[in-house]
Amino acid sequence: MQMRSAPSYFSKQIGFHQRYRIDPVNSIYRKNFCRPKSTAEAKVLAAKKHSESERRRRMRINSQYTALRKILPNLIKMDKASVLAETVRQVRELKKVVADTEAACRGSGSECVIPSGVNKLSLEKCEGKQEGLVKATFSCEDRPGLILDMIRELRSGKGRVVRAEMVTVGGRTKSVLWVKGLGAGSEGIVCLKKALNKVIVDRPSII
Amino acid sequence: MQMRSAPSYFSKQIGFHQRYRIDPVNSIYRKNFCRPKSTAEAKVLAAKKHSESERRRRMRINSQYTALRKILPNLIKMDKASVLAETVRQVRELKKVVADTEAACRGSGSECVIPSGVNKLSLEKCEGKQEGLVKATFSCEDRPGLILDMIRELRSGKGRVVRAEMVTVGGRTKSVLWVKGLGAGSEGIVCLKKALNKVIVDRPSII
DNA sequence: CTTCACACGTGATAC
DNA sequence: TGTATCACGTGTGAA
Repeated sequence: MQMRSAPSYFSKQIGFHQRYRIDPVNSIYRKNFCRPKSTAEAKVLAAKKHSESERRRRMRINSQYTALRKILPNLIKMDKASVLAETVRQVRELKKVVADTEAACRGSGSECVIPSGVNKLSLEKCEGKQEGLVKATFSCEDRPGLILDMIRELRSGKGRVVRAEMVTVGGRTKSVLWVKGLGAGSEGIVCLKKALNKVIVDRPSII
Repeated sequence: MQMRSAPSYFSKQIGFHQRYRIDPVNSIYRKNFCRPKSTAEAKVLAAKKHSESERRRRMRINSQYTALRKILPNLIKMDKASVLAETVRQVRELKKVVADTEAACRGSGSECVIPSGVNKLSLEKCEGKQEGLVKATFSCEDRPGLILDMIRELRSGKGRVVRAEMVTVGGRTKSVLWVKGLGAGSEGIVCLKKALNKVIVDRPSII
């Protein structure tokens, strides 16, 4: 009849029997060592505790509803179901806006645009007169100490950063570093790649 | 002006009595003009309708919960309160992402050229829709720890850097920072200016 | 009077 | 064991 997550009905019956079955050992123990402060009294006490706990739970949930009502624009109906429905709608919309922006910026030719939603690292030799100039691009989760880690790793190698661009948006960071002095061979680049990979830690993206 | 069906109850017991008490006037009326399907019967019918309506409402709300559980990544706890709390958090974050994205895109023309030979610091409010976006530009001697000092000073204020460009040439550095969240007044900007000035002048060059 | 939305207390149940 | 969450039916006021 109803679509429930079905913790099965027959187990209800079992619960019932278990609750009222007689456990002789336990009964004797209680008679002798516990103050049988009338069962009724104990029950009403437990009930009171239970109902108060439930009230706290309701308050916790409801406070989140009021938070949602505050931060969501264009709320017409304020009842719970409508608030949740509108929340779902706006979350989907916001995600789409972010994704579209990222996509649009990616093809725009500008070097440092919007951080990617997934962790990335790429290195590229710059052609032309700039001998030994390498461009390193990476996106990752922002965190306190990210730049410090980056600096430490960069110092461990032999290149030097002559230019840098960073964009941080919503906890994601994209950086572009131009590095000189890595040497002629590929050894320096491999080293730099390893170093930067250490900086990027794998955390799940929000988007 | 409307007819209240009953004054408020003082306890469940009263409610129970109220259900089965006899109201002579009402009884006579019903006997004569209504189908005399006993009051009790009518009430149990109404109760059933009520409870089913309530179940539909619960289902409506719960279906939105399952929707939220699906579209929200990084959900650790799945209970209602946690889902709502995480929803609030992520909605706030997404809104910030969208706002910062616009700010970062605005500053995506390359601003950073060659560091000046003398120490400089200038702050500038960005016009347009980007309320509270401030561009900070400064040149100074490069040194080990410059960025660390900068980060420390930036953390002491309340703004957040959404975009940064740095160029280092021959021991001189030029940086451009786009900062959001400084507040409406000039207080935040003054604070930022003081902080960055410390970075520029405080430390004597190591070399 | 009906409908709707909400809060409440309670029993079942999961850990 | 106690301590959570959850669904349920009900009382109640507002539209």
